[in-house]
Amino acid sequence: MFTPTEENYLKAIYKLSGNEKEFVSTSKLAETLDTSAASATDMIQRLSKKGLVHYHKYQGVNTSPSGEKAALQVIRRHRLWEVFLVQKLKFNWNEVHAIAEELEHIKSPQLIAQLDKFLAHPKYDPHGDPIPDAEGKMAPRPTTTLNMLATGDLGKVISTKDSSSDFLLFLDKLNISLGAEIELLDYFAYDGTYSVRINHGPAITLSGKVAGNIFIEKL
Amino acid sequence: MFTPTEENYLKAIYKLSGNEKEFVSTSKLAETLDTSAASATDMIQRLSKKGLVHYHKYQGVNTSPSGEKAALQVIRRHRLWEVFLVQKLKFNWNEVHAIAEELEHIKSPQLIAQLDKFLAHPKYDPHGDPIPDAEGKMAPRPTTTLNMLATGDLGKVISTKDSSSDFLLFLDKLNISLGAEIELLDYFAYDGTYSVRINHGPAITLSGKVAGNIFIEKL
DNA sequence: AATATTATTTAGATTAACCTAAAAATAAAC
DNA sequence: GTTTATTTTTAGGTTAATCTAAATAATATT
Ligand SMILES: [Mn+2]
Ligand SMILES: [Mn+2]
Ligand SMILES: [Mn+2]
Ligand SMILES: [Mn+2]
Repeated sequence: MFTPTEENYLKAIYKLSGNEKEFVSTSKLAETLDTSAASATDMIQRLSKKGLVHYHKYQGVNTSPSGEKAALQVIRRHRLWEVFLVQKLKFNWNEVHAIAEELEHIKSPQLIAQLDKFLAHPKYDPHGDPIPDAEGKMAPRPTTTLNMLATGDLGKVISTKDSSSDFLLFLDKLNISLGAEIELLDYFAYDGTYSVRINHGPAITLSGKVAGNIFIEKL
Repeated sequence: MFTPTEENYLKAIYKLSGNEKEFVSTSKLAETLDTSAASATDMIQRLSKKGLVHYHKYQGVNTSPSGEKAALQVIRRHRLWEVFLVQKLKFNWNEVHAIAEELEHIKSPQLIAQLDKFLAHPKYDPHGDPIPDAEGKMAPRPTTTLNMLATGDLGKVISTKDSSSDFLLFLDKLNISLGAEIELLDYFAYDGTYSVRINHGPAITLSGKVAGNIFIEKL
């Protein structure tokens, strides 16, 4: 149906477009996919001709219904493989993205159906991101990040906004994993840092950048 | 390192070349890979320039040491994935080849190392073919097929020579799986058929073609 | 409002992987 | 040992995906 490159573009456009289905700029897309703006324009026009995206010259792109459907299938495959890699092959959560980036392009529907069954129909991937079902439906992504809590609030880590290897390794060092409870003790407006306690441990300091990349469910 | 297409060619050349490292003709290779002779020539010349094959114009190709090494890695990945698909995802042995044909091109060494561990370091794939180890060493392929037995001999099925989906499904119908014991009762020179008993069941008739595609260990 | 800067698109080229049709080499038949 | 048939290679072309450099449109600055 689609080439791996087309799938990567559709997925990137879908993700960058967000819940509001905003138009995505060529440069943002090119940067995300680590390619030139000229290449991005080229592929956007190709996808547009196939009816997979809405494109307005110089304005941006977003996915059409058929493009969104395709993107969700790729995301489903990607996240199922991530679960497999972590739960079955014992990879750390920071190691799985690059491998899943390749596995996601194997399109056998039976393969994905059997994998889903083998993994007992997981609803979330190792980074807390929801896994679309076979029809493309999935739980909504959370909206509250740690830095949005008020002083004294207690929250539970439910997913990571940034899922770069570096950030995940850093979270490992801080002993922050999915399900960890974090209590926001204090906020220092001076440098934008937060004082928190992780799993009721001692008080530590987190930067605003880190706090903004941890999705929290308020308890 | 290599593109999926290069890997497919190297694997096909290696396999067609056999134990005797015979030279493989362009037409045989093209037929195996379901492509045109012109395309095969094109790729052969490309692989030759990279030192992966020995090529003599109009005579044929076989793998060089570096090409053989690469081919064995692809075969290792292919067969490990086949084991995964059958043992873990519960595919039938006739369904796994096409999927493994894609999975084999994912080159993460850690992925294969972890998969191998997860599968408890299997030595044979679901068709009885030996799995090369990380260094490329593997058990020799068997040489005795069912039609080579003498009347009255008892043998055990250890692998299939043909691993096409059709043939494997046919074996399922006959209740012939790896490990099955087959007793050769009689041979009819008139039409080249064999009378056999499978797992000490009733006498049935097999064609010479079928008998020639079942590798046997004489008991 | 005119100018400068930045973003985006187009133009033109390259590479891998394919194809068909024609040419050349090898093998088979007479 | 010619002639014929088959196999293989070459020639020339296509498509997907990329690039750099140039042109154009949109945005920002004075
Ligand atoms: Mn990908
Ligand atoms: Mn993920
Ligand atoms: Mn393959
Ligand atoms: Mn096999």
